[in-house]
Amino acid sequence: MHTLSSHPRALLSCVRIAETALELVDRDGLDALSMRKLGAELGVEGMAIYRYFPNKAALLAGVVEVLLAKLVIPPPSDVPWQLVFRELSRAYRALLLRHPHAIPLLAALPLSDPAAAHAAGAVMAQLRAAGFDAQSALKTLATITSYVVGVAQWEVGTAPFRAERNGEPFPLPPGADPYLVELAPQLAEDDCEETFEFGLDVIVRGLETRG
Amino acid sequence: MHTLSSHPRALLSCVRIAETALELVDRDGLDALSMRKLGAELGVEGMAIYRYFPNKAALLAGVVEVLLAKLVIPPPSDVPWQLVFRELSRAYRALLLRHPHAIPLLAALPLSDPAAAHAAGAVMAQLRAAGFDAQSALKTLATITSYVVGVAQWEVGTAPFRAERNGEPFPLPPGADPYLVELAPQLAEDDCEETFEFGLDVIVRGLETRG
DNA sequence: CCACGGGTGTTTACGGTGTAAACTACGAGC
DNA sequence: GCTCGTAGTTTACACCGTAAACACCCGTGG
Repeated sequence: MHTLSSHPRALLSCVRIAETALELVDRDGLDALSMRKLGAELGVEGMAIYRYFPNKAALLAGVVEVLLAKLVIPPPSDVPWQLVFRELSRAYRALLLRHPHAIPLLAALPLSDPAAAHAAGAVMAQLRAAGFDAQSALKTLATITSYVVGVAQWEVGTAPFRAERNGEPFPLPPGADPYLVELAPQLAEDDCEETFEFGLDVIVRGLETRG
Repeated sequence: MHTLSSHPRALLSCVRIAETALELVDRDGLDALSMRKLGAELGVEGMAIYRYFPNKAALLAGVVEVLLAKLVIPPPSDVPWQLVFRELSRAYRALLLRHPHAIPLLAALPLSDPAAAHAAGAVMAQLRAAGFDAQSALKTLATITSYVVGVAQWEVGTAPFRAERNGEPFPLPPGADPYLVELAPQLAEDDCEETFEFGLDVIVRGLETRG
């Protein structure tokens, strides 16, 4: 995200650019985000953005920062950790589903990204306070983020395949695999929320029986 | 993947193109794959590829097909399902780690992709044979693929952050978050294989206590 | 044997991309 | 009022995906 311009006459700012970029991604998809289109959306020439971000990767990192800022991670408390854990997982999932086109940005998130590192640190602080040692806390964090992001990707990826209104027979490609036709009705009926909670239960129970 | 050319004089073929594309992705990364470079690698002009794939998306689907073909999913047997489940998970993980740059291709995989649908069907057949009803089999499949893909992405994404040789203090960016410095030594020590097996155990135990 | 037709790879071209470099315009400080 | 730093513009370049027209070459039918 870099630095904020302290000059009041500036039309642009890192946050405004990144937020508009996110809007554009949400509206038209990740591939549709280009410097020129973003510039146009901001009422400015595309090149102007380079005064605020050195390149597109930095811009995308800025978008990630905007996204992760929407995740409020409470400080450690004496609420049972299972509850906090479930709520954090659901909050992250909700964030991803609110920005489905941005999921790939958050999926490959390296910890060299400061926003990611900060969020990771905050969650680990929660877990450490609940009695997890540092090693387990990290493993647990890796497990749950992997699961949440993975499910969101699956959900979004299979969404066009799911019926618009639940429970329709939905169209199969003509040369469909026999395996697939057997699988098809389940896909139409499948409730993603329920699937997510299923896996979340599994993980929480697994963690409980560990330590 | 489309159709195979039956013409013997053809230099190109769908499989050869897709396999070379995968090599290129493995070597130089996903973004470095362009039609022209791929053509050059094949000793041919880039446009020639369009005789075999209608567009780049189809080419990438071909790469996915090549990748998934490496996954042999055995037919149902009377081996305990937990064992099969673990081995399938490990095999998928191994495939992903062997082609880290291709992970995004497999992460967003919609089931409209025939290769994905076929693999999904084969795994579900395994689970169904082990006594899972169709609905649970699908949920279980979603859970485990989400987890495996997510962990692989985490691992690859944090890899540049991990020390080359295990257990070094490794470089932190100068303005590092206080949360992060606390987290840093764990990151250096973390064993991904162990983390993966940890989550896999959790999931298997969770599934056992369910059904 | 020869002409043909179709499949294979090439050439050219177009609009879009990220971004480097030079440029213009304006607002604040001496 | 001159200067200087900054915001935004303009121009330019290499590269991208891909549409269209083209050249070639081989198996086949006459």
